[in-house]
Amino acid sequence: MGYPFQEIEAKWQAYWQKEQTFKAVQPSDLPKYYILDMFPYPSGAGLHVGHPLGYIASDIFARYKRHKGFNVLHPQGYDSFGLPAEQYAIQTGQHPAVTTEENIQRYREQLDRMGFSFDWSREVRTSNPDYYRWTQWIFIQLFESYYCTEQNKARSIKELIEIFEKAGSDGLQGREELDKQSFSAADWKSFSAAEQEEILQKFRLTYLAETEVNWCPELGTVLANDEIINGVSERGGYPVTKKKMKQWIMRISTYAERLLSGLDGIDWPEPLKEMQRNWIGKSTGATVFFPLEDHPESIEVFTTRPDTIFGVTFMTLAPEHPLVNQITTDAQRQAVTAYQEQTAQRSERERMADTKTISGVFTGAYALHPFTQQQIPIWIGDYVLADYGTGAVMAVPCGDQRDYDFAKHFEIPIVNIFEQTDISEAAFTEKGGKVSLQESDFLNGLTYTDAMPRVIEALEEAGVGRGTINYRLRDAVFSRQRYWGEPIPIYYVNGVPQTIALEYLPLQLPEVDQYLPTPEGAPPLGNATQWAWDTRSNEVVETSLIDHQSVFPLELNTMPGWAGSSWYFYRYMDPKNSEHFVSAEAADYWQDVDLYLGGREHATGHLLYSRFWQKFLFDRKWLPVEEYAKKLINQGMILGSTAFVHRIEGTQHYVSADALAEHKTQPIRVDVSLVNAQDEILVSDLQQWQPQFAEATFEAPQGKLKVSREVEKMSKSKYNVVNPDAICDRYGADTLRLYEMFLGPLEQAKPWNTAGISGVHNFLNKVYRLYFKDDLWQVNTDQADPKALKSFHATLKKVTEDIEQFSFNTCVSALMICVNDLSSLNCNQKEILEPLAVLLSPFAPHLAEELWSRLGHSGSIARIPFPEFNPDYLVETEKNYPVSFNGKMRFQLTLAADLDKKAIEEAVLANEQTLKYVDGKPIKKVIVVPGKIINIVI
RNA sequence: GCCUUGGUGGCGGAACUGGUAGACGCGCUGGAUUCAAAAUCCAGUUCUGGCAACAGAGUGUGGGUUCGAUUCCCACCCAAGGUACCA
Repeated sequence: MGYPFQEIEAKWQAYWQKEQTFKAVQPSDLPKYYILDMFPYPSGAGLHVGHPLGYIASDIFARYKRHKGFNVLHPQGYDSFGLPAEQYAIQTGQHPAVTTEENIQRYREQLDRMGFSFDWSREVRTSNPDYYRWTQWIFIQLFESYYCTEQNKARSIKELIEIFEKAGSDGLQGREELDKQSFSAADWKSFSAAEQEEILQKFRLTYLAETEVNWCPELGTVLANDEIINGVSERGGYPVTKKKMKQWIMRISTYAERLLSGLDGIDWPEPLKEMQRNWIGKSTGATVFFPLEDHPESIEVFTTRPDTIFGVTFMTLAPEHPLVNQITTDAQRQAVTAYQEQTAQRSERERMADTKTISGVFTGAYALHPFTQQQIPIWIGDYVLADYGTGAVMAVPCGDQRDYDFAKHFEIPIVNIFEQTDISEAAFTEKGGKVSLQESDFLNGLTYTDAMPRVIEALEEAGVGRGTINYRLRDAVFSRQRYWGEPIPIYYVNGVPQTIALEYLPLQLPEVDQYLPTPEGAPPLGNATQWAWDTRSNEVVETSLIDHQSVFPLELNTMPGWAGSSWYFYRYMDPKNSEHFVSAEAADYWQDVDLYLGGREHATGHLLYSRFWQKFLFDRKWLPVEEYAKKLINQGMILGSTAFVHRIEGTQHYVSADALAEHKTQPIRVDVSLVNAQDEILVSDLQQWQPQFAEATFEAPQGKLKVSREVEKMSKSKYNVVNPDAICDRYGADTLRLYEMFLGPLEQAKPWNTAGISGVHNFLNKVYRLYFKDDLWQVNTDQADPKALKSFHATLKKVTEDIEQFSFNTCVSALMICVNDLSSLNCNQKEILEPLAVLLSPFAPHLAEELWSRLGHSGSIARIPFPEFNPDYLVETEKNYPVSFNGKMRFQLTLAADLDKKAIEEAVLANEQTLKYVDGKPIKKVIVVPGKIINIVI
C-alpha cells in the first residue's frame, strides 16, 4: 500500500490557503529574493504536463530560499489579452472576457493541485482595467518622451519643446531626425499645433507613421517581425504581405546599443543572449555619398567594407528606393517600372524562398565615384532591401558574393583589388589575414585592419562619408487591428494625436457586437457605438456625437500582446497601488528579479521588449535598475510522444507498426491516452474513439494494434497531450513534482514518458515508511547510527550544492540514495528524520508538512531553517586508493585518510611486499594525484 | 551558408577544475514472501567470448597531447534550435 497522498495533499493545500503561508511580507528586515515565472496565457485547453516544469523548478527554489531565511516574492498571474480568446469570440460570439475568466478558473484549479507556493494575493491579469490602466500610462510616457543623444537617455518631451522654444532647431545639433530642416525659436512659436506635432513625432519614443507593415489578411492585423516565421504568421501560419498603413511605432532602435551592451551584465543563457545580439545586429562600417551625374542629390549607402571602395563597379538600389523614379532615364523607364511592379507583387514569402534567381534592371543613370570621379552605373535589384541601411549598396563584386553573382549575371566588369587572389570562381570575402589591397590609390598595400581607419578618415576629410554603426533592429509596430487588447489612450483633434490624462485612465475597452473588423476595414473598435472622447467631461461618449466641438474620435487600434507583459514583474511588487504603477518604496525594496524562469521562444520578443521598457522607465527615474532580471533560466519544453496507427494507402485497412516495411502506409495520429505501455492500442477503443475507425479493417492479433511513436510539441490537435490532473489523481502532486525534475536537466527539451514514474512514487512511499511502520508512527529519540548520519550529511551537502546550481534531477537521485541507505539501516531516529523532512520540503512539500506535524510541530514547515551540513559526520579514518600502473588499475590500497601526498608516497615505498616492486621491477617514482589515485612509474 | 547547443547501455540520464565510465531510476532476468496476485524485499543486468575466475572492446568518426581523455586540441559526421540576399 502506498502512502495516503490524496488525503495529505488536500489537507495541506487547504491549510496553506487558509494561513496565507506564502504571502511575501513588505517591508521586511529579511533579505529579499524575487523568483519569477513567465506568466501563462490562459488558453482553453488547460494545462498539460509540460507547462508546470518551470513552475516546479522555481517553486523548489522558492521554498528552498524561504528555508534559507529569505523574504521570497514568488507571484503568479495571467497574460490574459490575446488572439485565441478573440478568435473564439468571432466564432461563437462569446465575449473574450467571459472565456478568459473561465480559462483562468481552470488554470487556477490545476495550479493549486500541484502545491505551488505562489503568493496569490499579488495576482495580476493584463486584461484587468486596474492593470492595463498602467500599461496605457506607460504608453503615454513613451509618447511624452524623446531620446537625448547627449545624455544618452530618455527625457521628457517638454524639455525638447523648451529647447526649440529657446533656440529652434539649432538647440539640437547633429540630429538626423531634423534632416535638413532648420527653424528658429520664433519660427517654432509661429508653427501651428499640427506643424509642431509633425516635428515632435520624429522624436517621440512612440510615434505615428505611415509605414510598410507586415499585413496578415487572414488575421486581419499587422504583425511585428518576431511574430513572423518563415514568411507566415507565427499564430496560425497564414501568409503575410506588405501593406502601407498608419501605425503606432515604438522607437526601440534608439536603445539598440544599450540593449546590446546591457547583455554583458546579466546572467542569462549564452545562446539566448546570442539570439538577442543577432537580432539587434550591430555592424560597424561607413556611410558613403555617391554624387549623381545629372542630378543634384547623391546616393547614400551603408557599407561594412569601405576599404573596398576602389572595387566599386556599379551600385544597386532597392526597387522601392525613393530616388529610383527621379534618376531613371526615359530609355530605361519602362523596364524599371515593370521590374518594380513585379517585385511589389511578390509576397515576402516568395521573395525569401527564392534567393537564388538573380534579377535586376539598369536605371540608365550614373553616379560618380567619390575618389576617382569615375562613372558608376546604377542598377536596381531585389537583393537589396529597402528597409535595411539606406536601401542602397555600393557593389564590390570582387569582395562580396552577392555583388559578384549580380555582376557575372549582367556582365558588369569586375576589378580585383586584392593582391594575389583568385576571383575567377567566387568573390574574396575574407576580412582577416595578410591580403593587401591593390589598384586602390592611397589604400594600396594595406590590409583590411589598416585600410579601414585610413579610408574612413579620407571619407571624412573629403566630406563624402563618415564612420557609421548600423543596426538590424527596427522600430516595433505597436498597433494591432484587434479587439482583445489594451486600447491605445489617444484621441485625435484634427488628426493630431492627444493623450488622455492619467486621472481619466483606464480607457476601458468598449462593448462591440462584432469582434471582426468593420466593413470599411477599420479595426474592431470601429464597431463600437460608444467610442469618442469628450474633452469637457473627459469621458467616453457616443461615437455619433463626434461632430460636436468638444467630442473627438478615439484611436481604434489596440496594443500588441507584448505590451502588458513588458512590465508585469513590477506590478507584483505593489499590485493594488492606484497612485503609481509601482510605489518607489516597493520598487526600492524588491529592486529586480533575482531569478526568472521561462521558455527560450521569447528571446527576441518579450525578453527584448521588456528590457527596452525597463531601460526607458529607468531613464525617466521610475525604476531603480536598468536590467530587471539578474539571472534567467530557460526550461526545456516537455514534448509529447505522438502515437500513430498505420493505414495502407488508399484503403481502410490498418496494420501494425512492425509490419510497415511490407506495405505503403499512411500514418494517422491517435490519442496517446488509449495506448498502453507496450505501444499497443485496442481496436475496440480505437473504434469507439472516432467514427472513421468504426468501418475500417484491422490486421491486429488479439485485437491489439501496434503504434509507432514520434516526438512532437504537445498540442490538442496532435492528440498527445497528457493532463497533469490524471497524474495527480494516480500518484499525487509530490510524485509529479519529483518526476518532472527527475526526467532530466531543466534546460533540456525531453519527451514526456510515464515509464519511470513508479520509481519516483516508490521513493516517496519509502520515505513514508521510514516514519511509519504499518501506518503506526515509529520515530524515536534514540541516538542515530553514525552510518546513517554520514549518509544524511553527505546527501545534505550534495542536495544543497545541486539546488544552488538548479540541477534538480541529481538532487532527486541523491535523495533516493539517502532514503535507500536509511531504510536498509532501519533508521527511525528523530535526530535524522526531523531534518530529513525539511530537506524534502522543497521537493515534496505536502508530505514534508505532514511529517513535520506528526513530529509534533505546529505550524508550517515552510520557514523552518534548512538543516546545516556538518562535515564532522563525513570524516573518514581510512581511504581506498586505486593504484594505477601504465594506465591500468592494479591495486586497491587502504591507507589512513589523513595522510598527505608525501606521507602517501612514503607509505607506498615502505610497503616491501606488494608495492616496492611492480612486475619485478623496482618503483622509480610515485605520483599521488589529488583525489584518490596513486600512479606508479617504474 | 552562418551562429548556438548537443551526441554516453534496451530507455531517461550520472561522472566536481583530466583520475576505477555507466551513479540514480525505468525495463529485463532470477530468487524470497504469498493458496495466488498486488505490494514489498534481495541478487544480477555496457557489449563480445567463457560454466566460472577472467580476458578483450567500449562515451558519434578519425587523428593528437598525456602515465592516464566522456572531459583538452585539430579535422570530420550527425541531430536539435535560431537566423538569413543585413551590404
